[in-house]
Amino acid sequence: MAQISLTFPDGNAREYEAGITAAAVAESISKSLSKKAISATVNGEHWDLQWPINADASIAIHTMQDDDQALELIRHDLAHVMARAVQDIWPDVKVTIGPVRDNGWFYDFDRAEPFTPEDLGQIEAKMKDIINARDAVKTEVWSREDAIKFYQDNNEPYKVELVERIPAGEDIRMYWHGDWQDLCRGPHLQHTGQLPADAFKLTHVAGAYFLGDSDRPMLQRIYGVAFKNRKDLKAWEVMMEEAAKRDHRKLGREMNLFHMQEEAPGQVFWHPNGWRIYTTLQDYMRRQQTRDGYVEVNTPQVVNRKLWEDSGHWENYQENMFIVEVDEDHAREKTVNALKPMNCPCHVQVFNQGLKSYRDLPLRMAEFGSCNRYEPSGALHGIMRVRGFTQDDAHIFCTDDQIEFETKKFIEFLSGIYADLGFHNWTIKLSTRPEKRIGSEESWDRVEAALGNACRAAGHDFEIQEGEGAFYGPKLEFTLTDAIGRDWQCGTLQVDPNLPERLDATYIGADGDKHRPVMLHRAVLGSFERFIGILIEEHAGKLPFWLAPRQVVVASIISDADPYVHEVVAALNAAGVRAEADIRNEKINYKVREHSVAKVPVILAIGQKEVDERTVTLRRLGEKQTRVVELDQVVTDLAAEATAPDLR
RNA sequence: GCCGCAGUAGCUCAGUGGUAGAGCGCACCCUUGGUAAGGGUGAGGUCGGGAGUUCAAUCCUCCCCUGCGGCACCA
Repeated sequence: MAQISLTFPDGNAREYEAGITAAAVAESISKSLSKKAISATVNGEHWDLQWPINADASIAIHTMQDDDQALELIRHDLAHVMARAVQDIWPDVKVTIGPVRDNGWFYDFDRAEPFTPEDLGQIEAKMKDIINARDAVKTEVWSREDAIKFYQDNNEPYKVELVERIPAGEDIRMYWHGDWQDLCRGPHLQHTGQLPADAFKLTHVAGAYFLGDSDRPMLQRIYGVAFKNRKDLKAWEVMMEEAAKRDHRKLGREMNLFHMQEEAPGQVFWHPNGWRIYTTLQDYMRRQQTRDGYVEVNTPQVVNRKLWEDSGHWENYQENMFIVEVDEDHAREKTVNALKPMNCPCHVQVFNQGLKSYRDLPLRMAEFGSCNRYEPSGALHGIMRVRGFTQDDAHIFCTDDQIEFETKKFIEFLSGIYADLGFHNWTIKLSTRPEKRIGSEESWDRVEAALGNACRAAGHDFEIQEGEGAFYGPKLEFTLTDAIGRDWQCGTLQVDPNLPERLDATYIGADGDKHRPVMLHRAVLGSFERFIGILIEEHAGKLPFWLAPRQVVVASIISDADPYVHEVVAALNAAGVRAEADIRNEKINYKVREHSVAKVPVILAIGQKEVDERTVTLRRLGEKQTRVVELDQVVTDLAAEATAPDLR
């Protein structure tokens, strides 16, 4: 037998016989390590303890101390244990795939009857039995023919298809957890007893298409979460409760911001409180745009299909547009219009009015563009995914040579806005040429380089998403991370030479000839509706003072204080602070609780003492302590705080 | 759009084959109280919409709408 040399993390190397398993290596080090071992890393690859090592390599043996590997294995093995439990209980159920995902895993099953919540409890109990049985995990590499035959014989048609899809040259690995068999890449634990029986939970059942293909029948997906120990599972549960508390649909109702109703699905009825957030944000964005050299326009909602045919949207998105047919007098056919699903074709119409010179470029044309899209019913979600929304949209008409500078300028613009709005943690992704595309390789090379250079020049790293660009040009996506770690793609910049071509936009160059401009579609917030949803969830409803719809409540303690309460409110209002009086016949405890629940950032309490001394007692949301402040002082301070960040 | 679940007072929810209940909120009265719910009285419902079964439907069946959790989609 040939000898191989394995190098350990501490730099020491030892000789072994070729073909030794990682488990045997662990055993050679110590009995206790061999018991505790869960997997290995061999030449950077996560390695099953049962797999042989045939050549010189670096090796590290993992135990449950190694979080990354431990969580991966726990979740992955639990996916198999769950599938086994399901087939133990219902032998007719067909298994498909079950990958690790997020904080757990899912597994898709084909079963005629739906799984119920009671079923989940039963499956969990069975899983615990399997864990307690400490069943050994075994693996073998099989030939494609044997694997296909095996699954055909066992009436597992999905597995047959999965085996057929494994690329040539890749091992086809069969795994057993006890007697139960599954196709799997591995690696896995040594035995089911290494799984934590008290740190996992089946969370919910949902439909899912096999391999994500909506043309195929729907399977039933069971989701689970798992951690190393019970404490981490509890922490996850607390985190889920926290996320539920931040839900913008719940807070929107509690703070009286907006509502939705079935006569207008996917559209928002903004209440005074919510609309105050909206207009405050829009006013801020308008000031920013104006400062950054944009001109603002406004374009029609109902536009004849001809324009959408010319732009190409009719062909691709007809199904997703609201169609408005009008029966004009004596017309043989109805006139067919569509509510605009986007603003760009209309912006080109504005651009096309009058001759444009190269001296007009770059032309930055902005619109708070109200759009309507007939989104699939299942896609709707609160105010985050709606059918009627307003984009902070703009199109920059420019020459090829101006793309890089305009992109850099835009990134700096966006960066300042995100900072003002309290988002400091965001990333850029650059999506490059897809397989199906138009335009020359040279022009793709040039534009992709321009976007990359612009990011660097603006001082930002970016990640490349290979092949994810539009068919006509590359794009940048700006994704921000919120207070509880969720990512939201908001900003975008998309290079588009196609639409100016289709809609025949031209400018006269320095050479006196007509030229084609390029359009940069760009947005910072995305849509006001969605962004406000994100803001609500980011702050758990406790919006920064300048954005808070209700900023101050001045609450009386005794009714003799009422005149002074009104005076305080008037002084604050005059200084640009949104303040209101609460002189109801209620105790101060009651008022404090009510306004705290409603997330009013500042409560000013007024009793006899304040009236006599011309002060207020100020209490901030979430703080227990109060402090007494002179009236003039509180007006000055709160007025400063109420000023938008760009005006301070 | 697909799979599953749900829809009862403004909100959160209980309930029944014989046309409904709680808490909070709301209105009125008492209370003038010093920082997260003072007390009393009262109003408020086509039980999501339509059809069917039944002597009788909020309850059972079917269809539709809307919402929720995913999947698919997101110009």
